Amino acid sequence: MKTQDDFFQNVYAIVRLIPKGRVTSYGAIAKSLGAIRSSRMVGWAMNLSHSQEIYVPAHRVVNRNGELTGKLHFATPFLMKELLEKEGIVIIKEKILNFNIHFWDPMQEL
DNA sequence: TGGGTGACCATAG
DNA sequence: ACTATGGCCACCC
Repeated sequence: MKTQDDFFQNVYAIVRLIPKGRVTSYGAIAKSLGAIRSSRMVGWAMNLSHSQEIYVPAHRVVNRNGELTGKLHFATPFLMKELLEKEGIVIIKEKILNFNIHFWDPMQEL
C-alpha cells in the first residue's frame, strides 16, 4: 500500500536529519509522524533500513531509555556502539551517558 | 481466522 | 533493578 511505504520513507527522512553526535528514540519519531503508527513500526522500518538506496544512520536511533536495543541487527554486535562512540557519545553498559543532553527531538526541529 | 513474535512505550508493583 | 500487563500493528505461519 501507499500509506505504509510513505510511513517508512518518512521515518528514514527523519533519521537522516539527526545530526552527528545526537540521538533520538523510536517513540519520538512515531510521535512526530502524527502518532498514527506505533513505535513498533519504527523499529520494523529500521529492520529494513539496511537495504535502502540512501544511507540511513540507524545507529542514532535507540529506545526511550537510551539503550542500544537494536545492536544485534547490525552487521556485528559492536558496530552500533562503535559508530556512536566515533561521534563522541559515551556508552556504559549498553546505555548512553547523558542521554537527555544528546537527545534530538524531531518535533522541535520541524 | 488466529496465534506468536518483535530494533517499542507506559504504568504498576 | 526486575517482572507483569496492556496497547500497539506488520509480518509470518
